[in-house]
Amino acid sequence: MASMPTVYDVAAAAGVSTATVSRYFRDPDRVSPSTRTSIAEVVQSLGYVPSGLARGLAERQTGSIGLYSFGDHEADEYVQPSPAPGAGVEEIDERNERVRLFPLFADEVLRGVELECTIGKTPLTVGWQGLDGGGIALDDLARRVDGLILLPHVMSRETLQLLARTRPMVMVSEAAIPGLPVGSVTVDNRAGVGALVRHLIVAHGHRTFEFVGRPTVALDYRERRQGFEDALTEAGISVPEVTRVGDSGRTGTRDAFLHRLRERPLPDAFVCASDQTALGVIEAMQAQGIRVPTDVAVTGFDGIVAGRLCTPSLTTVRQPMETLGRTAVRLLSEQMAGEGARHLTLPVQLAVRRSCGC
Amino acid sequence: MASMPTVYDVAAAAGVSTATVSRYFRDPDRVSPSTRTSIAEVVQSLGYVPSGLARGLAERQTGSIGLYSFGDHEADEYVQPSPAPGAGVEEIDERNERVRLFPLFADEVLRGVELECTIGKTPLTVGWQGLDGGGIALDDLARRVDGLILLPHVMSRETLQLLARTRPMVMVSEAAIPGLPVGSVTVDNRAGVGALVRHLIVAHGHRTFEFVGRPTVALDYRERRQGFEDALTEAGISVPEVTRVGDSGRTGTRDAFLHRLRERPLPDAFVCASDQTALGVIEAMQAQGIRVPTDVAVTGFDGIVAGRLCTPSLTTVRQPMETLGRTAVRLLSEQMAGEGARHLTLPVQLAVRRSCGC
DNA sequence: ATGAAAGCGCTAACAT
DNA sequence: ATGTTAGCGCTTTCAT
Repeated sequence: MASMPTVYDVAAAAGVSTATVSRYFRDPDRVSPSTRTSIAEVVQSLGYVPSGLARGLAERQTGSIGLYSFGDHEADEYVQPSPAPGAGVEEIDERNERVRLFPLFADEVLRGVELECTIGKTPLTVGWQGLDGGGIALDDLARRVDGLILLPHVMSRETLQLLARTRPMVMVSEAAIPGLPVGSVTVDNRAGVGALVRHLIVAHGHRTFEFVGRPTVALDYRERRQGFEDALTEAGISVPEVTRVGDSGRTGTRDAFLHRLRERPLPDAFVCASDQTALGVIEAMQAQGIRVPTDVAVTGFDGIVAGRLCTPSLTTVRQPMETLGRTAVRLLSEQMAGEGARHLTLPVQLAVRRSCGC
Repeated sequence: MASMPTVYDVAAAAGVSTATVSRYFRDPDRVSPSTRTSIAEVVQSLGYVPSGLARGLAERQTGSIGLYSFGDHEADEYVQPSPAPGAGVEEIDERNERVRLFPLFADEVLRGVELECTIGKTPLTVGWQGLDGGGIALDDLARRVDGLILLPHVMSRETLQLLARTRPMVMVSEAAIPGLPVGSVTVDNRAGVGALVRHLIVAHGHRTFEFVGRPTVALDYRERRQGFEDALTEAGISVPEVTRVGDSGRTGTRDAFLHRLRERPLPDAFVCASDQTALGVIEAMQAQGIRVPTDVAVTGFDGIVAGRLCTPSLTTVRQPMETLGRTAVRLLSEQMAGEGARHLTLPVQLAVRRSCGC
């Protein structure tokens, strides 16, 4: 690359000062038509593009907002099947492929963020935290942007506190942190699971349930489990132990679940904390010859696309993921405009498909 | 927001020089343990985060790469259905919903780019060009990054030329531009359509075909059409006129197509230039009571998710979209490392589903 | 309408 | 191990 020309180069070549070149880009009307054209020529011939870095430094802002997401894509199940190079055009039958886990929650939220950024003409800087310590650090992203949207993450409260002091932030699907001026958008997890459980009871007459998930301190897990317990209690059904599963997505779930299957008889329904967990559960049972939903119902939570592509399709609670993203951007804009941090809870929908027996 | 503390503030409070503070962040080992802790304390209490802008300016690079994409999301069909706030948990039946156009080509490519960025620990700055002149300008994105990946766009050759002089760029699904040091990744469009047409001939015995698309100068359109014509010629079938459709995605296609339906009898098969076009065609025909694939076969090109969710599911040529994105990042990295611009063509797969009659 | 010059916050020689 | 200081490329008063 030819080393980048600067304002000085342009100014010199055009026989004007750097101030005039700067004006040419920021407010052309303040430059006389004749100098305007001569600067334009120089810009073309030099291939000059103003440095966003220097501009931002002088303006004291980057002009970009940040999204901190997670990159959970090592496993095959996240990767799009791709043909080997060289051969002709291979014919494939997707019914024999494993359902790919894309797009997931984070991808749909990103979509919403993207939408608002397009409208607001704001470039978005995305940083992904890898599972294994890969990806970039939150700080690294934070210093590049004027405001941050955080997807649920394991991150220290100190880091959060440090960053929240100097820049607007909005969390998606995380509980508001008392004392920190950080906005948040969540969904009504409890109501969602409640509606789901009532559907299983009322429409299918189920009486025995098991909640399956990876116990964490995360808001969504806690609330969904609470919704499960409340709904059962309300129906006069006793609350069973949680069936714990591993954390590495579908595979981990499947292995942990095979163990569970050997221990106790099946309930009427497995209510899973997420769609990904439910997909693992279904896979584990199909591997054992147990039929879903004939032998047992299985439900999820989230509304990811894979839940529609799998067999049987997954009855679940659908979050307005895209709206979560859009709302996060709006709340962030408010905060960047000096308004206070707000906390919003969005409604969910019950998506009745096959895995519940419907 | 408390106005941001700077290195000077930290240095002063810790009783050291700014150079030491800088070293503390960039190479802690070069700072003695005792000063290290005292700096750490000051950083915490001040809430100091280094400015990426100033750092980048001094280092002469942003440390981020850019993706210029398109934001084609005004229409309903791109938006995730979302519940009205306030009500309880609404129950939905997705079979009555229109298939949402997400994720599309650009989203899958983004996914691939994302994957490589996570591995490379590189933040990604994305800019979207809106359809109606919304979104951000390519220049705006360009000045913020060290290298650019371009999705297919309408953009002036001058802009491209200007930018390509000073920074590495890679185009996805666009023809290499002679004389410009811009890398590119494409897929084998001709082979893909060829395989598709042969499938229709061999497996289904079809003899009359029509190519449906929006004629443009874009590489993908030209190559796909060429593949269509070559395959027919090879089979001794005469090549018909192209059926032209509008440009606004599914809706535009449908309207243009209704017009077509009134004019001539149906062929055995409509070979569409893209999945989105095919979805519009199917919708138009279903609106007329024409059955797919019973009355006529319809095929697409791309392999977007909506093609699997629609009824009948869409027989199509699947591009390795994620791999396109990953490859683009790799080529860009090469160029940023000083290597030359390369041009790669990736293979495609034939995804046989229902809409061809299988 | 244009110019001169002082920052913006950090890094990286070069010194000590 | 730490400090001094000259940039990095742009914006923006304040003059003219």
